[in-house]
Amino acid sequence: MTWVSCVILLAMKLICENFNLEATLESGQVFGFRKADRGAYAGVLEGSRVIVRQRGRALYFDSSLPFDRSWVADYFDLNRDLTEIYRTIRCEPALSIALRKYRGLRLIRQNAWEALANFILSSNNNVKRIQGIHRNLVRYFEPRRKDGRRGFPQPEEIAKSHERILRQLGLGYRAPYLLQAAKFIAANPPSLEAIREASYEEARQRVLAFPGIGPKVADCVLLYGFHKLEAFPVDVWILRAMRAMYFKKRRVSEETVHAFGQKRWGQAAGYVQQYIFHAARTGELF
DNA sequence: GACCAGGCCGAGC
DNA sequence: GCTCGGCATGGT
Repeated sequence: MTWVSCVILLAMKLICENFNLEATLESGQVFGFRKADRGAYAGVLEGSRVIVRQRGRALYFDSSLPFDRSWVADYFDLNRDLTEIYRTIRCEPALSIALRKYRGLRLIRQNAWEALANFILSSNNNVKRIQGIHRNLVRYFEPRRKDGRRGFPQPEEIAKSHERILRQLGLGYRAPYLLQAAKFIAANPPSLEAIREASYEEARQRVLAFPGIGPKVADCVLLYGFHKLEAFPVDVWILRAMRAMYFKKRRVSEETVHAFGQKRWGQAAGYVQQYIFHAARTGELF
């Protein structure tokens, strides 16, 4: 690692409508960004250090390696017209608070492997700890690279590691799950593209085949890693919120809520879920 | 010092 | 098919 590789060299400015960087990065969909000075966020994308900040309609994207403007816009899903999704949410009185508060929250198109790995780590865990484990993985594997690449370890790197190491990095009982997923993908690189090209249902079956991935994590992987917007992850927050809003606080299963969300919101389900989740977790709904 | 967290797995009915 | 205990660990 050279000193120069740590320095941000390239600056980009994008003008974007209807975008809320803070809500997007702090809504629990991505774990690799940390808050920096003056409302900026620092992270690593495609092996490059990046610093992102928003001033009104302007999105400033600084990086150590060059990026296409279209890649950045695509990453933040800036080309999507949110009008239709907002119309869907606006019909729901219970969700109007979330929409008003977090207008401009968008679903990021994350690296598929990183999303899969991070959501294996997420089970029975909290956002702060997931961020901590993510950071531990980066700090452990980064210095062991010869190419100076930054960021989250590739499947091959973890595959060559050991469960004992992963446990030391704080993964706990999730260590063997991540190790097995890494080994499988390292040995079958096209498997991720096969998931991307498959329908939601088929992709879900493929993701569910990984150890440590159940229905909830599978939906997170499909939504955040493969941008399949009909996915509707049901975690404890979504379950509580949906019970209160649509089931008169009755006891209902995750499966029932999952089917309800997908039927009610269709291709907008993933987006609606993100607004509910963020609002519920920040105490805006109740 | 409980309780909780973007749950999943395997055992026992 | 369903229920339930166990699983690591740090934050609150």
